[in-house]
Amino acid sequence: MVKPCKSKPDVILQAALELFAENGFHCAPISQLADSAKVGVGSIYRYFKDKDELIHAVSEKVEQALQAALTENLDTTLPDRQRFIQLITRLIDYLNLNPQEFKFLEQYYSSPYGLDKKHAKFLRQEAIDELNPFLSFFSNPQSGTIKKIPLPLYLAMTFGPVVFLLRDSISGLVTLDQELIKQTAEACWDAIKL
Amino acid sequence: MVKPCKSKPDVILQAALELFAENGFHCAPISQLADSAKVGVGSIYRYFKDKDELIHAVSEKVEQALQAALTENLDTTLPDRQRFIQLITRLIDYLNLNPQEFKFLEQYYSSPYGLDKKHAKFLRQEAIDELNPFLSFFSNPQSGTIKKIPLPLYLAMTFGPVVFLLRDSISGLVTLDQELIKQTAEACWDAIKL
DNA sequence: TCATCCTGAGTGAACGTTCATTCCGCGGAG
DNA sequence: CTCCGCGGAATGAACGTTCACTCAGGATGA
Repeated sequence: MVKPCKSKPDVILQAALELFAENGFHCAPISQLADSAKVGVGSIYRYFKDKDELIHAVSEKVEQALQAALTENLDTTLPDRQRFIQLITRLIDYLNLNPQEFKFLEQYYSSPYGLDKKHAKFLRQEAIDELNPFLSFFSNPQSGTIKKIPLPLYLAMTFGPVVFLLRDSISGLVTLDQELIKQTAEACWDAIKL
Repeated sequence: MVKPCKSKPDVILQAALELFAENGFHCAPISQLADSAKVGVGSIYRYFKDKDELIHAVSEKVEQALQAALTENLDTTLPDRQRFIQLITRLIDYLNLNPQEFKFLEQYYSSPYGLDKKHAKFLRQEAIDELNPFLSFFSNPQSGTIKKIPLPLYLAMTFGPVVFLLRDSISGLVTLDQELIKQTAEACWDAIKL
């Protein structure tokens, strides 16, 4: 092996992310994936049992990267407002700079693949990993700075607008500059602050 | 004809809405659709050129019904806050009571079908019909009641949370009772009010 | 009134295509 | 030579779409 610059499974995962994000799961045939990964069809099945397993593997990788981006070097000493705005800003920045990741995750979570996973985690009372920084924020606010509303509503008021805006940004209907990101983060804060 | 209770195309459209909402476009074969509509496969192709046209036809029908539900008997004399909360509440109520419509629309707008349509309308500077009541609200606020932010951000702060919450409600992760709906509408208002 | 023809809505078996998956043979490393 | 990682033709299932056919019911003519 002369070129272990990237392991074969990683090349496949990367190409899969790109194809799935651009074309959707159903319009990304394995044959085409093999082409763009410069790999034989058979090799894909050497590393992944079937297409479903491949999709789940991509989601693992993407979720890990997102969680890392959200967690790294967080300033946890800030007052609630700044802490929250820091989080939202990071989330938007990361997903806006990595549109493929965003498109993949959106598709994943609105397909049976992701819905099942979400449901399973919910039943086992586990948190969805990449939400962790947000979950710990909502469960440990400084007293008297945010409304008393159910957790799902916190999530809706933060992720909902972000997802909506990112969609428009990615399809070119909006330019998501720093000013707009700031306005968004502040609007989210206004929605949940006391 | 003894039972013109429902015209054939309407029966097909209704069955299509149900199947598409439950299974997704890609897992709703025409053959199964024909079965559940109690109609021969060929008949579907008598009324709709192909599957794509059928999908668009379903969306037309669903969008019309939604717009009607949002527009009927609106009290337009209320002050901004109440007017806005009235709108949001209606939107949530309607979609929560008609989960198939919601699931269909969500899928439609995140598929090439709906994205193309949205893009086309945007380029022609047309409004998306079912948003009309909201658009006219945002463009004619009483002076000094809502923030000066770009239109897409208004939309993100209203539709984003609603969509997010409805998803959770429909998949059974949240119970969307009147109290929660009220909290949501108010949080959305807080996000955009001055 | 009755017999006959005509029309077109309705049907579903058959077709061609696409796709996930399998599997056999190649070729380089040890 | 023997493995083993690899490629890609082969396979069969599933799907959208077509089209030759049926048949109920209206129109026509006697």
